[in-house]
Amino acid sequence: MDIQQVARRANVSTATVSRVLNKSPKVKASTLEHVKRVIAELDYIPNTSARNLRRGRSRILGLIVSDINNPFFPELIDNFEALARAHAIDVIFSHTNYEVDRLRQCIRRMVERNVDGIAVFTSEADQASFEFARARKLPLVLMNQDGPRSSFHNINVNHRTGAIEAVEHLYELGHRRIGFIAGPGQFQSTRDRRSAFVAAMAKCGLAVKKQWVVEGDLHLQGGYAAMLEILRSSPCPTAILSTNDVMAVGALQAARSVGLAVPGDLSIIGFDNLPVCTMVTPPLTSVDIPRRDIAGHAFRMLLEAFEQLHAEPLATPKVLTQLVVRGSTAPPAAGRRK
Amino acid sequence: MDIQQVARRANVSTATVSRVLNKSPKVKASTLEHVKRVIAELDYIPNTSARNLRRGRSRILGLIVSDINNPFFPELIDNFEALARAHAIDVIFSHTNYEVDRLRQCIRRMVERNVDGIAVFTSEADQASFEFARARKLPLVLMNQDGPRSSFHNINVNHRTGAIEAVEHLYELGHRRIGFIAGPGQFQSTRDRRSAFVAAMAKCGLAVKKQWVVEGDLHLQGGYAAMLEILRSSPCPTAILSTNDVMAVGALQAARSVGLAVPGDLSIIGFDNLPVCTMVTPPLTSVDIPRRDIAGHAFRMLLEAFEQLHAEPLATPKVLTQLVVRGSTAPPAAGRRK
DNA sequence: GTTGGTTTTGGTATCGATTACATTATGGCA
DNA sequence: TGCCATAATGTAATCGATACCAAAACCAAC
Repeated sequence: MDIQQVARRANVSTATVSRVLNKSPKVKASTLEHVKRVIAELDYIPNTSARNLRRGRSRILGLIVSDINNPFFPELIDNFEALARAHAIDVIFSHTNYEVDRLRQCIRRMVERNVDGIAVFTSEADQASFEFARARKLPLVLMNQDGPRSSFHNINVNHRTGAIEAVEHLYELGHRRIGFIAGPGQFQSTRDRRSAFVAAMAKCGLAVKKQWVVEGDLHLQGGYAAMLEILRSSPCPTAILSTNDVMAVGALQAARSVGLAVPGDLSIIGFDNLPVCTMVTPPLTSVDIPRRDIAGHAFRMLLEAFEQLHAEPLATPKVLTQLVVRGSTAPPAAGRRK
Repeated sequence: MDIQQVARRANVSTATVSRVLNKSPKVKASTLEHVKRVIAELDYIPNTSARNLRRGRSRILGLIVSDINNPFFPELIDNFEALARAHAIDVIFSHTNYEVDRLRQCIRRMVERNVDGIAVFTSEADQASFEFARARKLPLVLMNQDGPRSSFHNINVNHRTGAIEAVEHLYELGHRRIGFIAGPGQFQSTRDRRSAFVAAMAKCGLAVKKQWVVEGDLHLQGGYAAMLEILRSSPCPTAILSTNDVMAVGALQAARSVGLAVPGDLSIIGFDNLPVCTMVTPPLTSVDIPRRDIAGHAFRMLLEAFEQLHAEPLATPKVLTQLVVRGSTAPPAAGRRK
């Protein structure tokens, strides 16, 4: 079933059928109708490989994330894909499991597939893989990866605004001793959040104590362990900010395991604002990362890039994070000053 | 950058380069080496559109789920994609948002992309879309969609084994009054779970009371509302089985909101065994659906189908569900008989 | 009934890789 | 050395759709 059969059946040339398929304006209304009917009759679907080969474009975008099991990503993927669908673009999706080698493989495979652009939402980054894409003039959108890679399209997620709101919120509740559960240093995103915390503390005139900043593995266990370690210090912090929600939940469980009430004895704030925030008890106060906006920007940038509306790199969109207050924060036990 | 340039640079014909690319055994070792080096030098990547056009296959599989935001799916997707990667196959991914029309669109788009097969993990199903695929001899794997569609490959997930374990577990703890939070009737999966519950109750010789079976929308709110409604009955059940974990968490919150302790006053069991089970307090006892196995079967079936190892439909694999006991179940308050 | 201009349609080279078939190189042995 | 079988390589048709260019159809005006 190919375009020739349709052409034969409709008594026109393949060129005319092609014009109908591509909604070319210069087809007589009657032929248009007729050809359309034949196409429907035969249930004909054009061969995308042939089309792509000829056109040099694929109408496929690549989407790479670190870890699909991380509940941060589904909403982002969802939104990206919805936009793509609306533009009749397909999405090839892959994840790296936080490994740099896999990122390289992913990009390579997507290049083989002739994708029209790639959005890379990974915490780890690899200059070489990016160069590989650049050499092929393939549009690439990254997240918070400026600096040496600034020639790629970049989406700037400002973790500071949310971190500042979080620390100010705690400060206003009366907290002065605030700890932080950090993430592994090799990830850009966790580094960003750590420095956002430091900046926020500075802004409120609070000191960052080394023994109150402990690294976790981003999973439940890591948060649990980190919390226990922080609680071994003396004096203890009265509030904790966590690099992500999952570890915040771990921290919550750890606090409870040693008999501390949340938020009575300890306030906890997470990062990400995942659905799980409303499922735990107490519901978790968290810094929201606007995933829909991020997906939207990424898609729009790729679309514009490969439609060549802009030869120049687009302006870097800035996305602000924002505190969502729920039940895991309250005045510290000692003095309910506010 | 195409195969001709490589051929020219290596002083061989395109046929030879192609043979090298496809690991054909009849290339002299020295030429093989040489051509490989040139390919590496030029950073040449073959054009997949051309290759697919010629070969008539795409090495792309389609994967359709209802809702990527439903935490049931990520692990399944993850596993499917990992297997695909291992076989150098790409995955185009899409979701239907539970809408039948979108399912049809998804399948159509995937056919246009020349996918070699599609795995459909949706709760809703649409005969017409499936026929569309069948007419093109496109392998399709469905989940629990036998009966009239039995000519497609099907994976049979047995919800009964898990439901029976769940009800028996409650029975042994001493529960006799057991309620059920059902899901919307239009989904195959929720119907399956409901009838599994009924069967399990029968097996234990327990009656299913109408007022203890209430339908929820599969979301947190739905579970919350359904639980409140069930609690309005008198006498109340002492234990609840929920169609999914998310509603079970809603039920947990509802119980707590009216002053009931879980598991002290009310035992709760969910379905799915999502990560969130370990995050809530108390951790949720749940029926595990082996998502890895499902993904594995689906992938294997598609692979075998499109490699034509089997002209005949493959045997329908059966996947058993299993209870995972955690902290949300305990003997009923009245009599701790066990 | 021409002519000239505008629509509409058709013929065909082309995209880049694969592969059947043709051709040339290689090596073993008399 | 010469011949033949076999291994290695090359030539060119092919996959299905697109788009350039040319041809044909159409129409209006003289």
